[in-house]
Amino acid sequence: MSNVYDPTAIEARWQARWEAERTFAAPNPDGPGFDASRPKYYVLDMFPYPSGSGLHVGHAVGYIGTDIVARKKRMEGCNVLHPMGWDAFGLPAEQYAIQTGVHPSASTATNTANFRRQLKRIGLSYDWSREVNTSEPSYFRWTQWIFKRLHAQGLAYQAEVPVWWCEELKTVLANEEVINGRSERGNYPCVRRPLRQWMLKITAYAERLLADLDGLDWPESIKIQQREWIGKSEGAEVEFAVEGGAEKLVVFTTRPDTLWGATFMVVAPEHKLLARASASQRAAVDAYVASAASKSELERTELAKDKTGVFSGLYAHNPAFDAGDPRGRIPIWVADYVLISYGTGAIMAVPGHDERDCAFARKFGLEVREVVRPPQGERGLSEGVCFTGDGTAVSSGPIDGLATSAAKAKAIELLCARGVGVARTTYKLRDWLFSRQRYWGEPFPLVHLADGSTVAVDDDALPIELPPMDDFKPSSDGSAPLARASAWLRTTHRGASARRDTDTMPGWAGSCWYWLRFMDPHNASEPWSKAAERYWGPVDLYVGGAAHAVMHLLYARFWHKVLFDLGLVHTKEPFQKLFNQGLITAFAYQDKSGRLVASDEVETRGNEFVRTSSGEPLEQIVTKMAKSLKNVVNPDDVIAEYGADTLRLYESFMGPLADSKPWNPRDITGCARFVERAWKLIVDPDGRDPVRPQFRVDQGERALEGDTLELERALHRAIARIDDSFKAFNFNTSIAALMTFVNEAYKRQSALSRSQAERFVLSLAPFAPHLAEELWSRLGYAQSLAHVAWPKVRPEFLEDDTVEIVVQVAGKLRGRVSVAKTASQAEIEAAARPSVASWVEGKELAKVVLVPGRLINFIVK
RNA sequence: GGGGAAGUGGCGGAACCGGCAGACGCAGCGGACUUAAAAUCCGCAGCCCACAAGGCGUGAGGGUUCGAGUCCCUCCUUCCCCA
Repeated sequence: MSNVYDPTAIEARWQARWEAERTFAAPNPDGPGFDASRPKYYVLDMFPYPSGSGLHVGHAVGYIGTDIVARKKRMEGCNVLHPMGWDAFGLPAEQYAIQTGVHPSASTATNTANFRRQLKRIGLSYDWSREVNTSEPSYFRWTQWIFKRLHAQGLAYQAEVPVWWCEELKTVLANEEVINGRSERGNYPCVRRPLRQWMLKITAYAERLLADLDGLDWPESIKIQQREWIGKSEGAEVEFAVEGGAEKLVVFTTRPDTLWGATFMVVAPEHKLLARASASQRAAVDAYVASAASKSELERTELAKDKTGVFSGLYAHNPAFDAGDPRGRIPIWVADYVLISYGTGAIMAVPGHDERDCAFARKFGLEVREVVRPPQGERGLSEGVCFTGDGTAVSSGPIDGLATSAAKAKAIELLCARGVGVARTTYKLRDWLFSRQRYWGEPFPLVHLADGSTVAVDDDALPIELPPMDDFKPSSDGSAPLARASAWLRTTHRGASARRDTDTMPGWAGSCWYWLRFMDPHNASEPWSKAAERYWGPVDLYVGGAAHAVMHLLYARFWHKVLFDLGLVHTKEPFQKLFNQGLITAFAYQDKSGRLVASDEVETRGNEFVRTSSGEPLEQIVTKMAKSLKNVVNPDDVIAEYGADTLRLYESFMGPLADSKPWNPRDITGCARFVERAWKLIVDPDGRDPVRPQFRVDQGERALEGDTLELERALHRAIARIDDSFKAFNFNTSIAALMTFVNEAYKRQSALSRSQAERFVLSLAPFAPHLAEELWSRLGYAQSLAHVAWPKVRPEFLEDDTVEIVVQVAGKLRGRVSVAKTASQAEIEAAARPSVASWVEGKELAKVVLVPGRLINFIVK
């Protein structure tokens, strides 16, 4: 047996053993080996989209974090569910197929194999028997099955919604494929055009999605973002009669108290009322509508931008005034700062008390009326300032003199009484556009019948698989590629001929329930068993990037709540605790023109960075790791050079898991040295025994005194710091504590006992598992340490007999004294005085502040 | 435009409830070992000042306090996300 530390051999050996012995397999309640006496712990990573470029060290940092948690929880006696899988449907694979001809299922298989290999090399303790892949029929069968339930609940419907259409490319484009109204590919003009799409009625769950956030152990920042996104606002819906027609213009306002100040109305360019625009304004309105169609919502709502708009020639009547009162006759304009998709697509404009209305009124010379007087000391309309806060109602007839909140209530009351308004709560959240005219996604489990109806297929017809195709391009008429799979398209439903729906679900679909499938991944008769869900749910810890703060987490919560209502899950929320890992950034290099230079073409000369080939000076910048920035670090390379344990330690040692932090290859050596030192603490590299003689079993334990007692204290301090680091996931302090212990142990090598060596190895295990397993086995244990009890901290070893007290005079550090832990204030004062005599001399002592165990402060005048 | 996070040595970071700022590591310097170098081991190390004494120090400015990296106000900068 060689006693030289050889990470390549050690890591391969332990990874093979873990796999062969199914060390991390988590039995379900009905499975063999299940121990009901242990508490459960479900720790989940946001599963990756298996991209062609593979995993980089930035992805790995979160996985290493959850692995550390999973491993410690196992040692603490929990049944740990720690699975991994693939979010494998999506646009990139399809785009790649269009470019290269490689079928998405083929590239997905290649990519997942590569990801799996990379993750295994890092030594992550996943239960690989639970691996799932959202693009496999055995998985998406159940995605379709759940969609059927949503459909049956009336939560899925079809609607005409505006989507980006590129005439040049003859295709529908996703939001992210359109930049400034032009296609990302080819830079062709795009317009928003209504197309029939599947929608999910997430708005029906808005209130619960908002309210249930309160009970979750999530970062406050994420909760804020979700609340913001849901955007609850309370106000009133008000009807305005339109002159010369029977239909009403309905608007929503959060400020019904300002109704008396509504001097005009604005409708969105898509509003159907515009069909009635007056003959004289017809041409202007049509031209305006056409130009608005090419703008994104961002451009349209940009506050800084100049407001644009056109008068429609129509007038409405403000219901605050009696019929015939000239103050109630107000013009209707069309402007693109009003969005058809938000609210009713029309607003009452109160230029005195709304910034955007004010800007619009000033530009087009419309009337501005003050109806809210600001509180004392604040500037209002009379000072030329648009006041949008709360104040007192004025020039508003029946609500004059009321404070804003009372004025709102009274205004709603009046509107209700007259039958022209009603109290109303609205949400910014909109229904979820759930269909794509693309190939690589879940087909809808729906068929269209000859009578024009659309029905769900029977459960036993699931899964609806994708037809094999070679050409995935969207069709020139905007229809999906599946519409060309004519054989696939024609089917029967309960004997009648039927036509399949040709849309596919969006990339988010598969990730809306995967944590449930992990609980029971091979169930062929249901998506998961009740027993499995009741045992494992909810996820105890969910870790992923803050990038998914809103979309994924909101969609996933929505599906979970629907499943809860159907009695399919027993918790209202899927993820009890959420944690966001920070971004790993990296150095990138730019030449004078700002062009990026790949890191491997750069060398360091003193403090300068130059291009190796030309010697041209370069600037070092720090940015996120991305292929396009040529600064991606592949974990395979780090493992090849240092081993997986060093990689894991460095990723953890860089800083708190939540922080964004720069990858610096120079720093890795510190962790590599630590691993080597830890090894040599237990193993004599020049010897022949598996461990140093002092750790042999027959050597017996030594008494806890002298250096051995000091080491005992050092060990307890280290383990206490490690335990503490799991609260905030700042494992950097764990590693520092382990390093400190090793440094202490080197100074007192001969005093280190076998028991201490064992506990050190166990405390190292979550962070550097291969090294720990190897040392554990050398210490004579045949079994893996994965389920061995985590060492306990005993408080009596955390304190010394004496404490060092800092002595301050007037808050400034002037000395320090060592006193017994049990010393009284008088004793400490007496001990401290001599060390600061010269500072206190001749001055009047005003006060003495004592912080027990820490400091004493003499306040002098 | 909206939202979020963060500013501490040359670098990554530490500092629990307001109590020794800079743990641990990198880079640096010195020593031991070595024919020599590397590796390893042991030390030193915030800045100013010739040293000491002392002073100054947590993005900037102000406040609260015996005492502020930490709490409160104003401002600046950087990063991330959404539309």
